[in-house]
Amino acid sequence: MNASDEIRKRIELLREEIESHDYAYYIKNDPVVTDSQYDALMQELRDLEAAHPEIPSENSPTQRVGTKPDQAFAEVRHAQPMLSLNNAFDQGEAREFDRRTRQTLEAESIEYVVEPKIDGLAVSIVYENGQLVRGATRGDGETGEDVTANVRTIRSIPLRLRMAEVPELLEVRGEVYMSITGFGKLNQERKDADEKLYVNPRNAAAGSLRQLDPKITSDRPLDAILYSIAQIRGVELPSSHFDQIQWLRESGFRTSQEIRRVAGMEECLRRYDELLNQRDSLPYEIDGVVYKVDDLELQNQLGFITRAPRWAIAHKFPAQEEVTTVVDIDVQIGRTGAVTPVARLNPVFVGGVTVSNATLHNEDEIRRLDVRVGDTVVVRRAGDVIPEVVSVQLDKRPEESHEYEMPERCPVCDSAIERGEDESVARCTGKLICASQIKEGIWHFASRKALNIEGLGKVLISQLIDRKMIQDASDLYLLNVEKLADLDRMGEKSAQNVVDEINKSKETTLARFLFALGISQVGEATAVALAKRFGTLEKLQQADIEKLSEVPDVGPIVAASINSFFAQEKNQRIIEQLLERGVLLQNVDAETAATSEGGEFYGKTVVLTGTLESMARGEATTRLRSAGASVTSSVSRKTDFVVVGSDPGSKARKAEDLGIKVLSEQEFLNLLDSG
DNA sequence: GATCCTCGAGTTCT
DNA sequence: CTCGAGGATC
Repeated sequence: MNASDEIRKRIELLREEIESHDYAYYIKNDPVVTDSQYDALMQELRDLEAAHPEIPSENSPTQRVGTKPDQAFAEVRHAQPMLSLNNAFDQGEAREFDRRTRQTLEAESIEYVVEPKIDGLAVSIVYENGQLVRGATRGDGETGEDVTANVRTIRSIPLRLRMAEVPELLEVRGEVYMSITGFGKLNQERKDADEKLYVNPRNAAAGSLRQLDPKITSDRPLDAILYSIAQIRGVELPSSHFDQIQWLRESGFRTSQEIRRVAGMEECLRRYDELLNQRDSLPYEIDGVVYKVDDLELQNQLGFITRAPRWAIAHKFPAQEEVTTVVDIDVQIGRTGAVTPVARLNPVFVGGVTVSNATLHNEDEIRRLDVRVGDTVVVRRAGDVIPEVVSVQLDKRPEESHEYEMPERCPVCDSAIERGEDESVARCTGKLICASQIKEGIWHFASRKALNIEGLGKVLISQLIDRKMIQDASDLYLLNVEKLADLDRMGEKSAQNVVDEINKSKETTLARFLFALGISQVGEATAVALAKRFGTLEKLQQADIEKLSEVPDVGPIVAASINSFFAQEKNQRIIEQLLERGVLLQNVDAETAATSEGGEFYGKTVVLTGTLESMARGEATTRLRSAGASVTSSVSRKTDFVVVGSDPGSKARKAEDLGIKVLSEQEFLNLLDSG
């Protein structure tokens, strides 16, 4: 044996020893050597590798931090799509999932695997012949980003597989996350360095994994827990999910300590309660618990609905609630005069964002909660999005509080505020003079589904009204660059853009125009129906209540509202001016034109949910309508198709419950094209 | 008259 | 997305 062979052997020995120490330290949490002993081994290996560059060192423990990639992350197409999970928000929904599953499988009881749902980022890691070759983010599920260099820096992810039988190909999936203590330390460092703080561990983990420089990622306290095997070649795997996780653990991967195999849904729910109670003592954040059918053969039988497996469900923890105080209660006046009370809160961090406002909807809601200025309240984000006040902590109420009273006069225009007998909303009666109603009305006029004037936002409209540069929507068409450039935060360039956009909006459809006018009770759908029925503005204006009621979905109340709108002199004048100043209506809308019969969507009712990759929701709606479909917003028995994009809402499950045909984006596009 | 289905309107934060 | 309410249907 020559010297070089001896060095090779020594290097290999050192690598294996370091790998086994890494395993003991990062995965078992049971180090067998001291830090300084470990450092000594590492130093010796580094020295030897440096002295013998001819010996390949790829995937050596010294090579966790590679070099910076020259450019942003490349796209990676997943061999198997990375699915999302359907959610259950309460026990009833979880039991319903179990019932469906048992029904499909014709089984009395099902074995499930229960595991915590870590709030991190899903990743895919690929090993070829035992060597880590790629790490990728989930992305949209089909295509993710190549983050190999950064994944390599995570110490609990092995660079080489240490097992007796090495598979030719192995793709594992799991969650990359930042521990709560790691997150705390990182933010402390950032605070000391005067850098921007991360708002939560999830964002910190995402930010760290998407660093262009792996050196930075390497310093971040990232960790990973693996929870599934997506592909394997060359090794026979056990036939249950739980046993596969055991196999992963034995193969040197970090898996969840909390994972359990249980019999039946009631056991799942018991485990859910346990984890909910332990939630705050776990080292990482979890937002729920996942139930998976254990037997892989049964999983196969169950299959998938578009982007989610039918054999698993995420049972979410209740929305996080936080306590804060009510600084004030204001009211907002909407375009219809609706008076909406809003609680101004001491900013509070809840469910991942800082919340400082929460709507109180209406007077009844305030009475129900009995919210008062100065109160201590519990706040949460309903459906994880819109903040709401859940309850008031009466024991913390200051002594001198008094019940909230709705203002009797509009804070903007001082007109009386009135509330109809059986109505839940109160309204400002200053329809013609209220600056807030006028501003909101113009904003509606310019909004995307109306005349779509980009760049004409609330701030700009507010200035235009306050400076009396415009009185109503028709005056927009008298604006020019010189006038606009005078305003705050407006240069010549942006002024020109706004003018261009305003000019562009002149050419529009009758349906959009009707919607833009803001006739009470006439929204997008009714506007389309009216345009279709009457064809021209003149005919619509001349129609009496009886004629109007012939339109589908228009009854006496809506008809009266339309009739009275056109009867008002002010509205007549605005319409006249709009037309004089260049607004041009295509009388037969592309959106409403009847189309070739016989396409797949002709005469069908379609609902869209989630985000489509290939087109905006509005475009999908237009294309469906021109294919003769009616596009609605809620799923019912009358719905024919539900098109499911990524991150779908509750509609996807409702469709499944009602047994309605669900289309993936691809299926949807195919059907559109074939029509 | 009850029930189901849709539409309209309003809302938060990044 | 959710609530409330108007319209359609039985």
